Amino acid sequence: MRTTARPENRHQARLLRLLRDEGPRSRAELGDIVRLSRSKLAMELNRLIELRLVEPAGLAASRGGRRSSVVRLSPRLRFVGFDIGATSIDVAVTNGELEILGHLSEPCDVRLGATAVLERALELLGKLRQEGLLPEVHGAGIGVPGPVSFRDGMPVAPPIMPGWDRFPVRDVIAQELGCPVLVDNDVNIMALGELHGGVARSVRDFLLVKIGTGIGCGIVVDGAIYRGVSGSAGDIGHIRVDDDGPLCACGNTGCLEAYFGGAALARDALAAARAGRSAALARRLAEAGTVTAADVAAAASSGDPVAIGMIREGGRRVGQVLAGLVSFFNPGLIIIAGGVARLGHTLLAEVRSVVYRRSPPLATGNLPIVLSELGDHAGVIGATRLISDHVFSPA
Amino acid sequence: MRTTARPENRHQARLLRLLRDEGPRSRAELGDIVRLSRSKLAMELNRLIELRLVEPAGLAASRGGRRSSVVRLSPRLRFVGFDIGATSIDVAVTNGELEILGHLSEPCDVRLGATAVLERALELLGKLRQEGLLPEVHGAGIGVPGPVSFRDGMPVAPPIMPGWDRFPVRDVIAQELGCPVLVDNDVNIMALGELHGGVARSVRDFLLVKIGTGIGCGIVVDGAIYRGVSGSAGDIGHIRVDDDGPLCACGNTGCLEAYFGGAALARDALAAARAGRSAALARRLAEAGTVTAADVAAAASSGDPVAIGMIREGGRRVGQVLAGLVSFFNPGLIIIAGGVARLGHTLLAEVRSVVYRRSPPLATGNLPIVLSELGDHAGVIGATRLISDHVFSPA
DNA sequence: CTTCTTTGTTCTCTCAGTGGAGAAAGTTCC
DNA sequence: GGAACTTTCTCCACTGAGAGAACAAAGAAG
Repeated sequence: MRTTARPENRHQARLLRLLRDEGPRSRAELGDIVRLSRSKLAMELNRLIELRLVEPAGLAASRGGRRSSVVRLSPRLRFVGFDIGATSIDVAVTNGELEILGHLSEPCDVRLGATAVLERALELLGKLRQEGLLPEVHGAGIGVPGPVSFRDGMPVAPPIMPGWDRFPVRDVIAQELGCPVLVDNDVNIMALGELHGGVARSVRDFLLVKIGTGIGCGIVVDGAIYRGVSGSAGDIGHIRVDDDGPLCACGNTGCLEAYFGGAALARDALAAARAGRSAALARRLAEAGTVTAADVAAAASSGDPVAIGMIREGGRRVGQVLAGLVSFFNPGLIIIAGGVARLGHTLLAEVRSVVYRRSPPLATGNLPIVLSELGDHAGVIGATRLISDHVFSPA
Repeated sequence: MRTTARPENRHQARLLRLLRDEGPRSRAELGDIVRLSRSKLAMELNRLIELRLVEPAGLAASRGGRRSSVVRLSPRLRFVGFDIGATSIDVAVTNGELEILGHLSEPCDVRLGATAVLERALELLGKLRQEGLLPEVHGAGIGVPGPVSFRDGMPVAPPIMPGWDRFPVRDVIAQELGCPVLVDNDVNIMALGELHGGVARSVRDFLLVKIGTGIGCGIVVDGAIYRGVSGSAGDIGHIRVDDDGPLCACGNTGCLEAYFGGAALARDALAAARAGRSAALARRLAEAGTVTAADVAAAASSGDPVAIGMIREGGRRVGQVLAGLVSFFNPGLIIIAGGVARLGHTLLAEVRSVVYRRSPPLATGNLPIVLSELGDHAGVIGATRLISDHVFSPA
């Protein structure tokens, strides 16, 4: 497969990102935004058309003079986003504007190992390809549920992903697809997703907290992902919330994740079901032989008081940790995402209550705490945003 | 006073910063570093010499050919750093390389209000001026012990500084000195100090934790201060370390500062002295009628077991908070500074022990936790670094 | 003393980018 | 319908940043 076209300079890169984020625009509008002379602008746009990254899209309605000619990103452009979760795979194909054209999702245990999971992900992409969704792949982004060396494009020392440590995910997929590929933590790509097309569109510094099998936090500083010196920034699941709490898989006691991670929720739910404290959970246990975090979510939605109590308690713990992080980081927004976020306002109310009470007024004065807007799509959209930022930059 | 000269473009700014950080250099060396053609370099250097920001400094020894001509920052250049503490004022005058030429320090209660304190600070600067240390002031940086709106150059809602709220510190001092002035939080300028000439010289992302009257944290991301959306980032003194801890001045219970801030230490020391648990502290109480945090420090240095126990306990609490922040932020270095830091290794050992035990291995694998290298000078040097970064940038 | 090396200076060439002068294509008013 | 005005696009000459060659200056090595 031939190597995909890339912008030749910062002006071309800027124009591509503008067309990606704002959609088709007339040459005159572009000129007003990028502040280039009309001659220079025409030159760069014509070059982008030659490169087949951009194409003319007819004439706009007149605004009192000659009709302006509109350009848009080539409609053949495709980006691919993979969101590898602990228990699922999501694959999406987008156009250049990062609008989802096709999306497949299926359960898959990440513990099957890198080779098996990535093969399955590529099979899903193959289905989308058969639907004719992939005329040209210009790049792919991949999110994985654990620490990533972004530079090397591989997981490092992931706690829940046996067989993935230092597996060259980026290079293997790049080889397979013949296009640029980037790999990042799943929480980071969700944050990028919300930054691109979700609640965080106009915020420069914010946090995205994902509560799922694990608990993690994407950190955005000045519109870019902050990864820390060894790529483990945002790993808040093992922050201590209590001295003498339950034992965590990491070996310490009282970790946030040991209170409110997927495993902890399932553990508490099983106890409640066995003790007969919750009729809804006991019924699930009898039916399915076991209860999971998802059952707690379902029971809570249907009004089960014990399940609601568990969500409240968890929200309080998350709020305690976030209160500290708000004092420290003073973000402009906090987004709650992940499976548990479907619980919505019960959880949100508890988190808000603790954070607004425990953090300094200056930091909470203008701090929205909201649910993810993109939901299940945040990850895959963020993955395409990650790679498109890369592809739409000078080579 | 005429307005001070500023570089005219990014090349000149880069050259000035280089001469500031690396000292005098030959034109040939500068050319190698900034990667400009010799003609362009000569043009910019000559312009800087015309502006009296740079001057020739003779010829270097030959390296096998024509001797190269050395340039240096003008030795008449002066920056002023003010470090307003809760209980003290520090003023320093530096040359262009930010080397301290004169330094005065005196106790001063910040609660006297902005006008009185700043007047006193200017009097101290006047003494240094009388010693002939101020041929030309090119800029002044000011650190104050509370939240600052960096953009507006004034404190906002400071908890311990009555009479300072929204007082236009920057503009008042700029008017007085007739030069560019910037105001920032005292912890931020200490972090800049260590970044410029201390332990953090080669680190891009780090934290500086100051333990004094209050407890605060300077956050450096990619070599620049991170201030958060409302300028209150790093305000870690009121992070909760225990549910049922002592009441804090902020109204909550269990704040870090309520355990280990200056007031908390004095409170515990008084209790220990009254109860007769510590002979050293009881003696101080009898002599002076009261005991302070500084007395605890002195008693601990002289081996008093109760005082040492208090330091250990405090170190443990600080370590608990830092463990969470390390998980979240994954810094490359943590610097402990402030009055209590004089306690050195007792405190450090405790903090290290907790952080290394409670944070993920990936984040602590290569994380030095060290004492401030510049000590009392970190603040004033950081203040001059803050303003010199500003002055040595294109107008 | 000649030759080689390093440094500094002068001059010319290249190239990105600007801004003005048409040309094209439309609207509005009489 | 035509004149006058607008808006947009294209062509072209001009400007300024910067590179690089050529030359001059100053010292080292033989």
